[in-house]
Amino acid sequence: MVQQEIRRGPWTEQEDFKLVYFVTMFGDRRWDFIAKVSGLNRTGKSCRLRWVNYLHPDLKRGKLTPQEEKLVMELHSKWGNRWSRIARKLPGRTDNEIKNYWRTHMRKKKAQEKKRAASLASRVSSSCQSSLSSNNHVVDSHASKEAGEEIGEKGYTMDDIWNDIVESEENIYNLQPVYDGHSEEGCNFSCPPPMPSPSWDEYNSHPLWVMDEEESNKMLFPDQYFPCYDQGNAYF
DNA sequence: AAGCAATGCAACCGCGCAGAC
DNA sequence: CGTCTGCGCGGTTGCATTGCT
Repeated sequence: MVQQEIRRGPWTEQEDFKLVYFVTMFGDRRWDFIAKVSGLNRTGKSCRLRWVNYLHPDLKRGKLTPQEEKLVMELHSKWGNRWSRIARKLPGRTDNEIKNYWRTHMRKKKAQEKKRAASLASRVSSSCQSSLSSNNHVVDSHASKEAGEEIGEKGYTMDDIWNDIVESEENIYNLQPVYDGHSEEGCNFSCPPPMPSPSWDEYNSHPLWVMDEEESNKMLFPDQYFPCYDQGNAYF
């Protein structure tokens, strides 16, 4: 078989949808396996990252609250750049998010210090100038864009995707995921409760969920395609 | 209105660790 | 005990968006 080229770069809604589906089916552990069977042509690493940092249902969206910011400060002073460790103390926040926040924070701080130093120097050099400049004001209030609330131009949010899945509960297709919600120590959120796999018809009609016949057969009859999949139960 | 700089954030990379064999 | 494989972590990059001149 010809090895398909590994996809990189931004994820599409369809890829997200697929990933959510397969993680719901197999759990958020075997990333290489999920990467393979989902036909995403992504690495397991990439799948994991996308799930952990963006698709996980327990993730909070938007800016850190002042309380969270304070906690990050405290924990960072205690632990340094142990982002994952810090993230565990902030439910719904990821290490990546906190890391990005910290970088931004440090950048602002540095800019602030630079300004301060510059204004100090100018005051020293021109002692006659007594005007106390208000340069110290930090430009830190950004008209906050709704961080990550919307995916793509159509504004199809992850919540929408999850709603789609949850709504399809009525059409329970009798696959029981073996995965029962791992929540390892060291993960700041737990895996969502096993969701009933939606019927294929449900997805077939969904514009995001279009794939070729073989792929759809794989999903409907996984035991025929994946030796590790036995009567609706995956074993590894 | 246009161009440029700053900012925010998703995604990738490389390394190290742990478990399986 | 050494090797291999998969995963997690921290650092970094690149791009899109926003703000400023």
